[in-house]
Amino acid sequence: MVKAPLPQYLEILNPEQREAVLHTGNSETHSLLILAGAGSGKTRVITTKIAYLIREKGLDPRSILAVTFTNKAAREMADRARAIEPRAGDAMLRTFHSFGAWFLRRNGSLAALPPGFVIYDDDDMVSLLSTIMEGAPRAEVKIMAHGIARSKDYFLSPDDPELDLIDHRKLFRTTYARYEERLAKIGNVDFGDLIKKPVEILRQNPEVASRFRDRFKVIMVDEYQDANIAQFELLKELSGTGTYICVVGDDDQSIYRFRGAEVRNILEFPDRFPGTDIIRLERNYRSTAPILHAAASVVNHNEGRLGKELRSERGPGKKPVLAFLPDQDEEASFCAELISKAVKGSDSNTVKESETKRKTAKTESIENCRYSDWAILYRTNAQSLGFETEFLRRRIPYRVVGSLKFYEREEIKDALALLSFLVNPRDEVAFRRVVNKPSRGVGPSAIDKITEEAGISIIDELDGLSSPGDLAAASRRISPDLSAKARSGVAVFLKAIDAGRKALKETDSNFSPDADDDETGTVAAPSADIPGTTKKRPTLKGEGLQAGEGLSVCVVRLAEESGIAEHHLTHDEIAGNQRLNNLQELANAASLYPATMRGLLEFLEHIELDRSMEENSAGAGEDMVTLITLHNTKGLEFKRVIMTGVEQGVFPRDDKNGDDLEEERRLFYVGATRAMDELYFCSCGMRRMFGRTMPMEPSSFLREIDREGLRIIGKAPYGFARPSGTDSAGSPGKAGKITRSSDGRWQIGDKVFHDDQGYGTVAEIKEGEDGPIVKVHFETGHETRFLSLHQSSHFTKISED
DNA sequence: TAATCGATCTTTTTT
DNA sequence: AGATCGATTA
Repeated sequence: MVKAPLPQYLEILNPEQREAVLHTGNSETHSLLILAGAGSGKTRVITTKIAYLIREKGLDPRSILAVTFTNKAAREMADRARAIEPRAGDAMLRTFHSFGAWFLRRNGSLAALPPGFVIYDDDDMVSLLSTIMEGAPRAEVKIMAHGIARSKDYFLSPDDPELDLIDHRKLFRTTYARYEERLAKIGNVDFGDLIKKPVEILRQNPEVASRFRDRFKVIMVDEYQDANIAQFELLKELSGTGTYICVVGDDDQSIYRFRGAEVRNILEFPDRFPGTDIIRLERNYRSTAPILHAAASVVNHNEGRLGKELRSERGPGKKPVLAFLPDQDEEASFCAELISKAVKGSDSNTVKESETKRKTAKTESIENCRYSDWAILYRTNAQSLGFETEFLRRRIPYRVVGSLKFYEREEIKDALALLSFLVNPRDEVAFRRVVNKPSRGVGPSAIDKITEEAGISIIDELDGLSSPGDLAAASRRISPDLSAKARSGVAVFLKAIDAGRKALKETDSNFSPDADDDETGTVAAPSADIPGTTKKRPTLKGEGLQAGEGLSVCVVRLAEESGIAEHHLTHDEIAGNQRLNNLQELANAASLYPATMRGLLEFLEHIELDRSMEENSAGAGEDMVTLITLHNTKGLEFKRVIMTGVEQGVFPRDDKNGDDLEEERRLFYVGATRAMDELYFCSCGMRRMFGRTMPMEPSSFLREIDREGLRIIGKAPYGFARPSGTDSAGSPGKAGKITRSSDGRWQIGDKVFHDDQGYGTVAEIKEGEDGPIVKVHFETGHETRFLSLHQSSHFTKISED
């Protein structure tokens, strides 16, 4: 029926992409599942579809809701959609969590939330829990916090029978229940609540649900494989009979199971939303064929996939390189060397400090190599350190993505706690954090008296109190009963809070709950300087903090009156810290918000929901190498990628098996498919971990790639350079449980001695391709594994079991 | 009550 | 190696 030539923005799509964009459903079908392999242009499809719906189908932009998982993705989606169709700016494009927060700001009263609720992060969660689990070791509290977070991801309340699946202990259930009570009394929410509570509100209030169903005619979800159960429920509640739902995802890129992501969401989508059409995007425009081949070889070892075959549109290219290196220091210098050679070799004539103008690329490979073409990928954040020092030494410019240190700094968290308490005087977590900072004589006993006066620990006796839970009010009431020291300390704290409040304009204390708004839905915080990114910190003029515009006044007043500013001023000089400067940066960031209660709330919410300091003025355009965790690379691409630490125990971690191992494989797949032109793997023979140097074996994933698919450099460990094709027959299943090694040397229970590690016991024996692999538990708690055939000499047998 | 020293673990991955 | 927890001392 489409006779007229398509507009250009549709013309450039390939047939599958176009089909996905033009699909709008009919009376039978009103949902679409797009299975989009890595690099297949899925963002283009989503953004084009948004534009198409508005432009060609005449849809009101405000009736479109598109959710993603990261702020970066949300911003990119908004930018690209707007570029095609400006009106897309009025569509609601947000992360799931930011949508949840938006929803609760308006409808939170239906879940008994006060209008000024603040969002607790994982640390706050732990703090609150530790007041509930008094005396419990921190590790125990963290486990509990994790369990509660997971429960909310799975949409499980404390009284749900299925809670046993998360943690079957009675203690867990009761602790979760008490946590919820305390959180409710405080009047704040945690991350999980941002999804769970909206679902509950929608279920209990049909009129609200129908309002939302009327508003959003089209709902799209990006990276759907990362959705958890609660998010699925939210999607269901938001969609009525007339809602068109389009989800996009790739089951092979599901890497957040540990956080509650449920791959079944995407696998079972067609069943849950009957009348679903499925479109596959399998043309990869990003990587050369050999790169895709290596990536696919690994992920093909997984079971339980929808199945999908990526084809490279780019054709042949360089084989991925597998480099064997002695240790992590050599690894770092190998990477540094590789990068500098490539960069220096390319632009010997234009080595200017400023932005190297990209000459129009005639010859692809060597000609145009810049630092920013390169990315170093690693499994854990801790691994970035070695590269940072090496790059610093060699003057290689780099940026570390995602180590969100700024907001985790003590002084910043303190300042934020003061701000939170200002918003909500029932915020016990914030109160405990800062009431005695810097130390001014308010100890545990004083704090206990205050919380007791506020009625916090007594669940049912709030009635007699004028302002239940209000810790500021309680402090004032109980003040005479405190020791002189504590009394004056509390007074200072209260004075600081008061000063902070006075810095806010009186005007708007109203947060009209149900004003279903005229505001734009797109994530749009003030987007100037974000703290932590400023290259050269402005040296503070004179002494102390400088208040600027808007909300910064409030931040500065709080820091000054509380004594935190002065404390850091003196401490910075002694310890050579930057803490006062950091506080200044926080104040600078705050200056973008109005000095009102509402502005303060927005500021706090923005910080809670988007801590990434990425994609802003500093760093984005500069020519630097990217250092990044594998998880953080999702959605990104680089010309040249080095995947480091590809060793058993690091990647995959050695406590991984079954489903967890499959997730690690998908992570490998994600990492490898980031590369456009060149891909490198580094595997070290030894690695320093918690201070000790440990022998390492190459990652099992590397064996899952056929020998011809890789170019190996460096000294391969014995047994790695096997003849090709050996691994397919006995693939992963062969390693069964045995008690004695096939060479007869070792038996489970044998006592051994190792020169470095001391005494240990043989705990496990497996048959690998290179003979028996023996796992030893040492008395120190460490464990190691070694190849019986080649490494037995390091272990002396003490006794046979 | 606060600060300091030593011992004892620890380490995923993140909205 | 670094953080964190606990006990000891000022």
